[in-house]
Amino acid sequence: MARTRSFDPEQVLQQAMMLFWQQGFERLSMEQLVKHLGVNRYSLYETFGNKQALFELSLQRYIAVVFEFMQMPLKEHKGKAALTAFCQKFRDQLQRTNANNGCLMFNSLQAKTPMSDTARQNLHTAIEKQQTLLLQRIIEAQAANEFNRRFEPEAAAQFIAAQTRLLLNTRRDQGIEAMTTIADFIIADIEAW
Amino acid sequence: MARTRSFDPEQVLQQAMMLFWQQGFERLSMEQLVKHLGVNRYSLYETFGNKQALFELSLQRYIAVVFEFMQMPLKEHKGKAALTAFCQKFRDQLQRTNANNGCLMFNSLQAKTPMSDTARQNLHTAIEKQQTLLLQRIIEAQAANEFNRRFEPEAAAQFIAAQTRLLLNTRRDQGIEAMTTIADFIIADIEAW
DNA sequence: ACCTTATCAGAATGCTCATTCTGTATTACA
DNA sequence: TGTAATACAGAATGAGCATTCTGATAAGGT
Repeated sequence: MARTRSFDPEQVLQQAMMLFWQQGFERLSMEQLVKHLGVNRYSLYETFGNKQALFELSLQRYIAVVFEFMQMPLKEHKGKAALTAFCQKFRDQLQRTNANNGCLMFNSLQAKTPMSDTARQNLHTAIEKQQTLLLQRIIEAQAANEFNRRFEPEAAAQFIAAQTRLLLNTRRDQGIEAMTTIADFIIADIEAW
Repeated sequence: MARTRSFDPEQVLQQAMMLFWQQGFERLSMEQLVKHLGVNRYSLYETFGNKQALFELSLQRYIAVVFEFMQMPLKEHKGKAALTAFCQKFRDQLQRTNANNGCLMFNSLQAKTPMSDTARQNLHTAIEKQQTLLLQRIIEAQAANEFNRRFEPEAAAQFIAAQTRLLLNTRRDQGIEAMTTIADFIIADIEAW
């Protein structure tokens, strides 16, 4: 019947996500999106709605792909092994080239990016799910006497989550060595308990 | 000869700093500045240059007033006492009402706010000065056997500086209790050594 | 080959913003 | 008291942005 789309929406969304990750919602203009995605301006609006909708889809994809990937260790292991593997993964990711953008999720919260209520809800439930996972692993580790029992599990979970946020949000120009050192501190702390 | 200024540039600058601190460079418009400062638009340009110049002056004032104030403990004490007093001060500041804006300096770096080379230079020297102070106090504390000697002083200084940044940059809506708990973790860590 | 429908390129719209301009009001000093 | 210089209020300018429109182009299905 009609002309077929010359681009794959999934691929375009992936690239849009990377651009939003690198530049943030405000800094990234539709001009740049059109230019870098290689897709016609009007086609973008037809396919995704508008800039905010495209951002929210990117955020959703980030949560499903990047954020979930980062906490696989918490699902694959139990107790202290899960915690150290989790921190180790953050430490390793810092060495990668595209890891100097911080976290799209926390960056967007900090920048107060405009978001629909449902998008904001998804964001917070994802964060809470991570917190719950951490909590479970800490409780396991304490039960196995692999983790200092004097700390409240909730506080310790918040502490570790905050540390990972710190690692992600610290820019490379502040010294990548510093960041891996911090990761080592945390790992050493967990190991020491 | 001529009409006198009806406002005090110092007071206006102080208020501008607070506004930039609350909202950031991009979000804060000249419209808002004119409205909240109660000063004529053209008078602002006459007195301070333009928006970026006004921001840089605000940043300079922040460094001189707020940032310096926060590290007084590092200058007034020595060794471990300085470190715990420093962390304690951050912990106390978190309880205050206006402490939920993060740090103007690190927020601006993160948001990639446009800045002249000299402004950026001032920012970095201020940060380095803090780092140096921390380093000196850690070296003293290690010499007095008040601080775990197995840690490299530079790494430990970077660690503590990163923690304070984390405390300041974590928004109140993520739970103030969580943040004070984290501060307590750090203090307990230093105390334990 | 033809028609339907989608894509495309670029111009047009309307908004917000920083900055500048214009004319008026005000005040210190001679 | 008059005058020169400055503050002031509000309009005007021009750039950048998201979004929409227009007319042309392209490709499937019949």
